Amino acid sequence: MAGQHVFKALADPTRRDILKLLRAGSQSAGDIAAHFTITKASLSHHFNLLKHADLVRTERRGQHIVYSLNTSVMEDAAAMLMALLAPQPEEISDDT
Amino acid sequence: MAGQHVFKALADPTRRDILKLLRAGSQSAGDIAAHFTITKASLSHHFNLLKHADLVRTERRGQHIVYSLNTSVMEDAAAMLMALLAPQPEEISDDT
DNA sequence: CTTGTATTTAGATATTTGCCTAAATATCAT
DNA sequence: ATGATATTTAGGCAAATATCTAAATACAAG
Repeated sequence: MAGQHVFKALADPTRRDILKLLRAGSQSAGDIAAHFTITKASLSHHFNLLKHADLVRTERRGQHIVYSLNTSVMEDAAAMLMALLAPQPEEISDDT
Repeated sequence: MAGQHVFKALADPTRRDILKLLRAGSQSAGDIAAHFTITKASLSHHFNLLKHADLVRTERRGQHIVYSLNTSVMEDAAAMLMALLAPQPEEISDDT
């Protein structure tokens, strides 16, 4: 599970900031955009990567699209990091 | 602490594989290189990023340079991930 | 069904990244 | 010092990434 996409997604500061925002609760794309200076189009691109990594989920609510954290994947990622430093348990395969 | 450099460093599969190798114990650049198909020059570049992120430490031993894991920074990174999903404790500042 | 608001997609550009080859540096052994 | 081995640095190129503007899509409201 998890893997390359998650780490790539986490590598960008803007995307980590988006995740931080979502800790406080779900927000629409527009609400999130209000916190950044880059265009909504650029943010939409970041949303896509986060979705691809399954770090966030979306739900349409009228004209808005509401983003929310997928905490389990974040937990998995943290676990993978910890696994990365345990004396090889049994060759964990992180789909490179 | 930790921050941007760590996440960037972890974003690459080759670098994560290097870290996995080092779980088993310190190894020289050459020993590590034996596990990869890319050139030693390319690996050296990856070593640099890992060092910059403080994920690995180096020690010269004769003509060899021995790399070892800096586990505390990995732990910090995992902790930052977990922090990323806790309901904002008090606005953690991850030097973007 | 036309207009307005929210969001995404498309296409272009600049920067960054990962890889290579060739050359440089460092240490060891003679 | 000379030559051999280990590693890094420099320079260049192709692919990936982050950003933008402009256009397209989705929904809601008249």
